[in-house]
Amino acid sequence: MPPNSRNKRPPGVPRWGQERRLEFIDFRLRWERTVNRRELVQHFRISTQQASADLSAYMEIAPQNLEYDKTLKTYRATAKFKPAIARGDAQLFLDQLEALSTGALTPSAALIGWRPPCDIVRFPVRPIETGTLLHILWAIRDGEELRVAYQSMRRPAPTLRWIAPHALACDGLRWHVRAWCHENSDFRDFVISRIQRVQASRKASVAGATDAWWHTLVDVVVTPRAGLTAAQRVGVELDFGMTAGLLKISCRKALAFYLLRELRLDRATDEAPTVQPLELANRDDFSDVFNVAQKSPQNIPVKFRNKTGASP
Amino acid sequence: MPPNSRNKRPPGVPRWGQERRLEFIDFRLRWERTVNRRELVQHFRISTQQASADLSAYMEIAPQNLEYDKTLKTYRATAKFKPAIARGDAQLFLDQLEALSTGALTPSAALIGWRPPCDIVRFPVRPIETGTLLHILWAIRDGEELRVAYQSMRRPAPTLRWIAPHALACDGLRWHVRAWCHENSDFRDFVISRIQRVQASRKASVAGATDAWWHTLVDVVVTPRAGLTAAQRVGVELDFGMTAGLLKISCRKALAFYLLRELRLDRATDEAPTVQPLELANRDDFSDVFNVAQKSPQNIPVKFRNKTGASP
DNA sequence: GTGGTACATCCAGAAACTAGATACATCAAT
DNA sequence: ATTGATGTATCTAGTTTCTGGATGTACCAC
Repeated sequence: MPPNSRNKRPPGVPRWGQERRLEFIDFRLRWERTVNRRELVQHFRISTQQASADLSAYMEIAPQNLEYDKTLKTYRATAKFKPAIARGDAQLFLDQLEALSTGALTPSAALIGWRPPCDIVRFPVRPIETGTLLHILWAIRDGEELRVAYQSMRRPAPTLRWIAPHALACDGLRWHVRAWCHENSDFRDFVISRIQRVQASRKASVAGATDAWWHTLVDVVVTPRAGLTAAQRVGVELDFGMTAGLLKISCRKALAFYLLRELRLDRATDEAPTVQPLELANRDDFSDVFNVAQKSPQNIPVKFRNKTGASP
Repeated sequence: MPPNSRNKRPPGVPRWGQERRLEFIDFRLRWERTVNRRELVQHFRISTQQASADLSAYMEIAPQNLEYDKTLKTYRATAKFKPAIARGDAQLFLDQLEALSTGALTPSAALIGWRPPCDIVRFPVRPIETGTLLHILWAIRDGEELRVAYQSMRRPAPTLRWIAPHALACDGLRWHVRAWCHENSDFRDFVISRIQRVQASRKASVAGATDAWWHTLVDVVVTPRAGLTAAQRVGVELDFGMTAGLLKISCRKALAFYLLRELRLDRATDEAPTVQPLELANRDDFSDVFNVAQKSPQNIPVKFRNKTGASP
């Protein structure tokens, strides 16, 4: 008869709600240099008393982080402010900013208060149907395969096929689902927004573990291109964080083509080195990748011309 | 002596914490079809009693949404589940997934429980210094200009200049700050990761409102390219959500070049229509955009050759 | 000065939450 | 078939958190 310890909550740790409020204070101090009691009251819909208490609690944790400015009637981060709840760098802030601009995140769920004028260039794509994504997720989780109507680029109307999804991937522009295709008897990527309907599902007959290209990692090695001035080389090396004039990016073989496309290394260029400053050092490692990309039904087929001119 | 009503919290609305927990239940039911009491206990560090109470509360709000499966020992979404707290579509889920993969979001802050195998191709860039971004944000908010050491692509070492930032922008690959440049006496974009240091600040002398290209909207009009088969045309039109064979994307003039670059319309192509299926219908509207992009110090200069062969 | 605002704090009471106990159903192992 | 483990619900008592109401202070604008 051990006392029923399953009902208890972990001791010592502050409550979840209070932790969120302290995090809020910390975040605002860091990014906006100020916090108000009023901001707490509005964001969390608590009373002013509670907000005062939270500010006191934060001051106990990190007394050197803030001071009350009686003139501005607000708390200000001091010069020696150090994030106390931490979590998050510039990228997190920008991600939240992006999510707020697109409406993916509501102001009540975000920590950002003041937002700078901001705009984001997005590749225009058909949006993904929520229902479609749900079916795909459940299929991956439960080991099912789906009968989908897929709008390929080759045909005017969608065609039906069975696919056995096992992973999601984003190529930088669109989200894909990696799946075994029963029509073609191979693993390939399907652009999720091109899936028009999910018609049926059944137990999957192919395991994702057998998708060799997905589980193989390859290195994409890029260097500054020949023909750049010394100064330009340095600029390129800094810009991409190269070491010794080389940048090695590890990448799933199944996704290598997308990475190369994003780097604009998917096709040979006849442009000046200043236009395309990068060069693929190990292009030979990717001949099969380019070959597959050419005939893949969901990619726009790519006519690849490499330096030696070998191309069908 | 009006009773002190400023201390009260808004009546009627549930507390913030409880709302978050109901949202959690709703989200999990929608995306994973199941919720456990245990998941609530672990995520919010509450007692099992409270978790039971929350599940009861959710059942009062949306009784037809869930039922307890005694065999699986879990709550399951019913067939007629309808999100009750709503907020969020497929894109939100994918955004959270991406944030989780990159570590921008911690599992304790996200609502996603089970994650599919997932990978994301990212353009390799130098990360942004948090301190740099902070200075830029504060400068925008407080109307200051900054003395920055900027690593341009043209020179091997960073150069100092005064800039007056007024907005942020993401071009799809990198984050920029839009600012008046005192060295060149014009508004232009600076890649934030290329800002090495912020040395000083002072009151800004140029207002962001005078940045004409930022505040001018232009339409980028794209069509399927000539040379595609009828079937391919349909595919392209569907893929980009075109209406009547046209897609009009409204865009700040200052960002138009990036959009065109993302669409790979920034340079004329000699490739087959299947490689680049899009065509810019109003290319003439962008001659000045391309001209500026050519000599902009922070972009890799672009040698633009348009259809009529006009190029310096 | 006077009034308004944003903060802090005290106290009593309400609401939320926890602790401990009991009960029930299911399943897996003995 | 019994037993134990697990996951759930619910009851009561007690604690913690939070609110409501009141009071006080500092600052600013008028």
